Amino acid sequence: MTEQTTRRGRPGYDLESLLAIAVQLFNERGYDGTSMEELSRKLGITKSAIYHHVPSKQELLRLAVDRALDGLFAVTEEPRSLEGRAIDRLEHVVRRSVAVLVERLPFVTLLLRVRGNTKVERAALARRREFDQLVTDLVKQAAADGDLRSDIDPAVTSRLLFGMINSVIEWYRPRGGITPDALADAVSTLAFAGLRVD
Amino acid sequence: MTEQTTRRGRPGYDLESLLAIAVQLFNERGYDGTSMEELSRKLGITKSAIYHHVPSKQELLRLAVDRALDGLFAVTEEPRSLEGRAIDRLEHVVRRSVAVLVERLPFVTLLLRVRGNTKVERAALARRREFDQLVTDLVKQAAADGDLRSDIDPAVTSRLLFGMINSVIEWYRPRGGITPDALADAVSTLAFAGLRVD
DNA sequence: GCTGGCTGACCGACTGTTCGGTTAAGAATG
DNA sequence: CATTCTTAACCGAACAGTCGGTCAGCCAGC
Repeated sequence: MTEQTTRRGRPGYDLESLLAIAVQLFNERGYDGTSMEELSRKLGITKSAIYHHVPSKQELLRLAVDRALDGLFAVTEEPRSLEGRAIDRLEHVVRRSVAVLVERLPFVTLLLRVRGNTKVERAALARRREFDQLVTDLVKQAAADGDLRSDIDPAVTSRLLFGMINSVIEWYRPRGGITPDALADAVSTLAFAGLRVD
Repeated sequence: MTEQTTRRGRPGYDLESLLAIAVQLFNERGYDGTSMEELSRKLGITKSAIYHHVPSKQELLRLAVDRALDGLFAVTEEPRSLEGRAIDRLEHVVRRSVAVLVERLPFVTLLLRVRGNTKVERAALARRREFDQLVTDLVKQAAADGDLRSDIDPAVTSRLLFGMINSVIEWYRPRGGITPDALADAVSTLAFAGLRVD
């Protein structure tokens, strides 16, 4: 897909392919730091042609963050997230969240960088807070069961734990030398067993 | 400090007080999502008055991120970061990084959200990579000493560990119920000893 | 021929910054 | 204490460029 000027012809974008490139650019330059002109250059079509596919820049953002959030919420609805001892459910949610993060990397990346300047962004943040709450509840339950150390507040635990998971967006690359499974293992091991050997 | 319109009189900003408010707003709305007009309204002075204090919007950013980076690099130069067994040095760097993060929260927050669109941003990212490299080297040394578990790649360890530390910017609040020391404890404990009780 | 994907010209609003001018506030003076 | 001076902090107007978006028309591809 070469960037060209003053061209005629149809690259043949659909919403999906256009969205993918938009999200990539939003992640590179920031949503607010990316103009539609810039996106059009990347796409090799004019700015106005973008509006054939989507009604607004915000709609691109909304589509992307919803995709990320849908993936994360789906994790919390899996049977192994719902049944069994809380610590096991928590481990499952951790592993599966890493998997979703990896699988929907561009979308989750964009989601995690949302600020809250517009309605779309604030809606995404609200939905994110819901997810965070589900996870925190699970951590609290595992702590109440006596399966998590009690010297760290469960709310802090939850935040640090998911902070670590979310930080993966900053460096994980699909061909970067670690498989999604190995990554999920590393996260889970670090979190539950710690780094030190005694 | 009230936002007002069409006012005369001198709120009496200096660079420091102006920078503090700018950084706060940059963190709320994103650097690119914050206009100088908006900043001027928050300050209660005109947009052009800002330029008495700083030559450009980018300079505000540069001042802020340098402050964050200076703090972090200072940690790596402390005696306890330089002398002794690698695992102990690592723990010290971890605890002190948390402390710097908390102490310089607005500046570090802004730093961690830099994208790379401008020279200032790219310089900050380059410096950040230097810091990351120092930390990764330390992790590798501790692993080579046999003090860190060997089933997680040291580079991955380093990233997850500092990913977790850096995630604190997203939720830590100075009056939020956890002291900097308790936070450093929590991070260190989670990282080195893990969450599970056996 | 038809449809929908695209273009170029355009819009109003906003962006970061400049520049000549004003003035608030503090210091100095009698 | 009142007045004058000084200067840094501020103002308003303006600038060139950019922003997201609109719309009538063209045309690629089936």
